[in-house]
Amino acid sequence: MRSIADLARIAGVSVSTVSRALTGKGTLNEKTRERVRALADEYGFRLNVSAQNLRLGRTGAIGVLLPLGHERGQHLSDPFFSAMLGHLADELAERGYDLLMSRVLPDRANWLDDFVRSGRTDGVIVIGQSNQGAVLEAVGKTYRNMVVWGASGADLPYLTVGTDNVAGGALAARHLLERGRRRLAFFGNIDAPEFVARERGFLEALPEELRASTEIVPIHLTPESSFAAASEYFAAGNRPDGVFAASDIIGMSIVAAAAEHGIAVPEAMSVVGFDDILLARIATPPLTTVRQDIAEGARRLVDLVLQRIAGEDVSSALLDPVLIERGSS
Amino acid sequence: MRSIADLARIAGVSVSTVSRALTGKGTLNEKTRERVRALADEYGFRLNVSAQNLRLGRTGAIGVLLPLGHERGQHLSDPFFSAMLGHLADELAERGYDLLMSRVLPDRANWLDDFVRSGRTDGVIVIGQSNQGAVLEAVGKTYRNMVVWGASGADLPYLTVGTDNVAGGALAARHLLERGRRRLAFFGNIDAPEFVARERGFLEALPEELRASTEIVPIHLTPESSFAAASEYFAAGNRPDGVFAASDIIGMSIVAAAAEHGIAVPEAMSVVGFDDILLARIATPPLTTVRQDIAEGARRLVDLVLQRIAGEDVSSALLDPVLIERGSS
DNA sequence: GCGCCATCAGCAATCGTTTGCAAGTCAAAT
DNA sequence: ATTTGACTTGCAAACGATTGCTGATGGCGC
Repeated sequence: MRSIADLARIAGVSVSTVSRALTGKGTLNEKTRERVRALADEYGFRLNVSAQNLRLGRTGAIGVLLPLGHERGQHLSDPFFSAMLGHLADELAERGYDLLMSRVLPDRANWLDDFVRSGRTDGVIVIGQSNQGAVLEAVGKTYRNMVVWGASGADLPYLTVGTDNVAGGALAARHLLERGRRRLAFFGNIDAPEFVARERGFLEALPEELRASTEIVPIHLTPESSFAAASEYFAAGNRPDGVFAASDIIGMSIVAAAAEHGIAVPEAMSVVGFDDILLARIATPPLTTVRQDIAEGARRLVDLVLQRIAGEDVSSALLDPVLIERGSS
Repeated sequence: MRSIADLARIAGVSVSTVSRALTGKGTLNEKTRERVRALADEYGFRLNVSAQNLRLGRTGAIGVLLPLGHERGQHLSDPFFSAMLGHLADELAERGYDLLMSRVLPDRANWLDDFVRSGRTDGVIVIGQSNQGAVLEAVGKTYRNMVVWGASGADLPYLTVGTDNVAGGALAARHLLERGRRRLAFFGNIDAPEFVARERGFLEALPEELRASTEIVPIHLTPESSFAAASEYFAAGNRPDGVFAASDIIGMSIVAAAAEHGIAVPEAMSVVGFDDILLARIATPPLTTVRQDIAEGARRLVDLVLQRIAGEDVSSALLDPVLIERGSS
């Protein structure tokens, strides 16, 4: 009982009839349809997806790519990514698509091109621009079914979905100012466009004199390296009273490093993160942060890529961030 | 330039020749092979994976299933899962397999059977038994290419890979005893076999009189709910001086809840977690925990499922846990 | 009783590969 | 000159589904 032909033999009908019965396409006598379906159930028969896809010229799967531009092997450690992944899985499943996941170490310049041209998926969702802007642009010019989570650009040749990072940075800035903080610092990765936009929004929202005095501390995205960087920063005697971290993980690392240097949070220093991962709530102290609506983001990503596949034309989406005040500021 | 036939025409050879040139299988004049390959590169031609898979009777993909037995929609929030996922992705990619990810809400009893029989993947890795023991057993009896991350059972009809949870629990117990702790408590989910085993190992390693006095606090796996449970527990006036948490996330929640109730960690209470997720290191205080070797686990999972697919016979694997001492105890 | 039309189901081509078999070529051995 | 064998390559049949076209069947009206 491997193929449609076997079932056809058992049912005493032709393969076309079985196909029509099972897919519901075409016209068929309701009685025959029922009979074939019952038989299929009885024998536990399922259509072969590969064959179906071959015939239909599609794959029924969407690729989700996580470029690990900066941190070899550890990007997924940020719960932001897994939350996004989870929502994408749900969203795609709901629409009948499989999710093909691939972590890529973009050491070869054509990692994306290779993936796209392998034809394993009908479309691609890239989570994060990382430092792969050039690659994305190159592929985006010729390949249409791609949507990227990250910063939207003036006229990027590919679709993006992302939080308004500039606005998010501004939220953080205004919050720290309201708290009376004046010795400010920004901790973040400076390769990735998302983070650059957060930094820009933060700086732009500050009065001019503070803008100049605000320190920018470059950081990598793994917990260890951001902890190390923060620790070093404090060890060098720096004592900001307000810190904006480009992600919650960075924010939590800063809090931990501050504790080691006897800096009380929030009394002596306010920390604001970005993302609002679930753990932000159970951090000690709970982390004030700029929330991204990941569920909505996932929904939009899937919407856009499927619409592109369907040939509709669509445009990039920008989501509004919200400031969540908690104990760390 | 869609198919092998087009390329064959351009190269002036037959389709079989192109196939042999590109796949490297069969015997072919080295010069022709080179020529065809060069042409393929020039035109950016790639074999169609669906067709290839159909012909070869495989899919080239392994399904990774995350059953969300207890906590609808939030299981992936535990960084343990994403770390595992990341390692699986790497391991599978290295061996030329795609990773088809699926989060399942096991509300229908036949979620696993359906997936397996859809034929979308050559094998299945299930991460965590959750409360789906019965379903796993049922499918394991007839479907061979399945490996489950979790607790190994006496004679389960399916392969498992997992940490020796009983030993892990014992490590935690001995550590707390060494620290002089005597008023003990265990926080953990009691549905999932992994957690039950941790609890059992913990209790068995205690002297009899403590075993009876140790409290078992049932908990769910999301950060919020474990925080709430811990908070409630402390609010009721309970003041253990040593706590073993069934996961790092639970451990961190306990620390956070303790802080709210003015319980100093580690001075007044030691907390030991389980997993050693990356964040354990940057928690405040850094979390003492029982480390699971996730990378090794992923490697074994992939090994086993591929060996099963190849028809070899193999047996379940048990990994050794290690206690990592940090600031919380 | 005949023709017409609607409905239903089968035939066979097709999607893009792989691969057993056989045919062709060419050089060496007889 | 013929046989032998090694090497290369092509032919065509799969893999398991979908679907346009066509033919069969039966009901109905005249």
